Amino acid sequence: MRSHATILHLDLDAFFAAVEQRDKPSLRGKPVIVGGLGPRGVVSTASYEARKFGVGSAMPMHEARRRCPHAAFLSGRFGAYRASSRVVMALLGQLSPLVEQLSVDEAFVDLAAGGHRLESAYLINLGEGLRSDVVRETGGLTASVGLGTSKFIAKVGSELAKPDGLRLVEPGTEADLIAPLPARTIPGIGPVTMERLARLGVRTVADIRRLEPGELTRELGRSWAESLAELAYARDDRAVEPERETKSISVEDTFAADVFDRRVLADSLRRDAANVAGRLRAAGMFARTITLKVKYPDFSTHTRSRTLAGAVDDTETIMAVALGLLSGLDVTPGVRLLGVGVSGLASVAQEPLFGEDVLAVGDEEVVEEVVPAIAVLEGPRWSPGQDVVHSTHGQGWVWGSGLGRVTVRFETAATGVGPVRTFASDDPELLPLEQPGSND
DNA sequence: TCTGGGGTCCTAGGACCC
DNA sequence: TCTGGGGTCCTAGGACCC
Repeated sequence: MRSHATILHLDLDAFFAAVEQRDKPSLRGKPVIVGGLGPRGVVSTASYEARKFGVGSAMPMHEARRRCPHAAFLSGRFGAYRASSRVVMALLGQLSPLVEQLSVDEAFVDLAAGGHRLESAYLINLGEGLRSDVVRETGGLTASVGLGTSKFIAKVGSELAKPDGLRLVEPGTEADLIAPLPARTIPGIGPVTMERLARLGVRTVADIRRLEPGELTRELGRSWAESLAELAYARDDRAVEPERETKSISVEDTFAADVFDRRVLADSLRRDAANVAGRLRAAGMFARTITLKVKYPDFSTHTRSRTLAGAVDDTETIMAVALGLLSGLDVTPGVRLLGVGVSGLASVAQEPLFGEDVLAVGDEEVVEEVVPAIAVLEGPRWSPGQDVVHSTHGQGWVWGSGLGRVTVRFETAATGVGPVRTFASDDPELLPLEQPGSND
């Protein structure tokens, strides 16, 4: 454990929803829900106004609609989120060379490695400076900041500070601070582990400390039991690790309705394989292992994988292997989700040894039929929240669409609340706007 | 028309090698 | 004439994180 609170954790508040409210003035102060809008979608992010109605991340969208029917439901603009994320990460990079980005909206910074003074008063000042830089540089997004002697405690700090706050956990006070918090606060304790712990009478972090070491080991296995016992006393010396290399690349699709037709599955797989191969090539990487993932209507998930003699990056090989793996799976129960992933990544192609073949016999001869049901899989041309531009009305966003019409509100972050107009959905004057940072 | 998508890490068994 | 021990690779499943 470090002796000063030099680990900083930053978390952007209700990030996706906040970007939408920044760029769509008519939504400021209102409930905004970003997520999958299809019949099987879930919530990615809810604005704080929507959270008051009990809407939260990972909630099924139909449930969110029931709880907060008057919210704005948007499908998300990931290019815009990435652009703001980059601005924030660049600010963190100015504080220290040791920045570990956990996700698009969250990161750790090792301030000791940045050559800063270590007294708490100085660090609080630095954290507040960072928070105001974030607001200014992103055009109004807020971040919560935690400062502590470890990753775990810095993250607890930002959680307690949320939203739009800062919390420094003074060295020496960590164990007392976390004692009364739910055991779920500890990183690595999810729903399943929490259920197991609950059977041992555990609710809070302090309850974990009271368990016999043997009890914990029996329930969770030795290595996890040991690190959990340490974390329960806030002992955590994990380093901030920048630049972790990518280990796998994958795509998956949940179908709007369960699919029984192998031709539809094969068509989806072809698009997925092309997507994965394209991302591999964009990253200059090659992969040896290809994995197919299937989720059945009962939610059971199965994977089938094959490791090739050489590393590849071409669509054809990945597609052929994935189709071959699919042919070995039963689809008569119907398929809810289908996905393809690659792993065993290398930065050079690995030619198979002489006499070896990358593919085994039989892989090439898979279904070759064109798909009739493609229309079912195609999304609407206009998605709620999407940026558009009209040749006479200027820039705006899709408010809703259907029945051959699309409704647009013409406003941007800079305009204030703008007017709403409706067009034919194939109006040639209306075009999707290229999103900043969407093509990386 | 309950329950996403993109990842990471861990475990466990079997094959295979020395 | 009955059976080791370690290490690595591969496959499959599952928990967890945001």
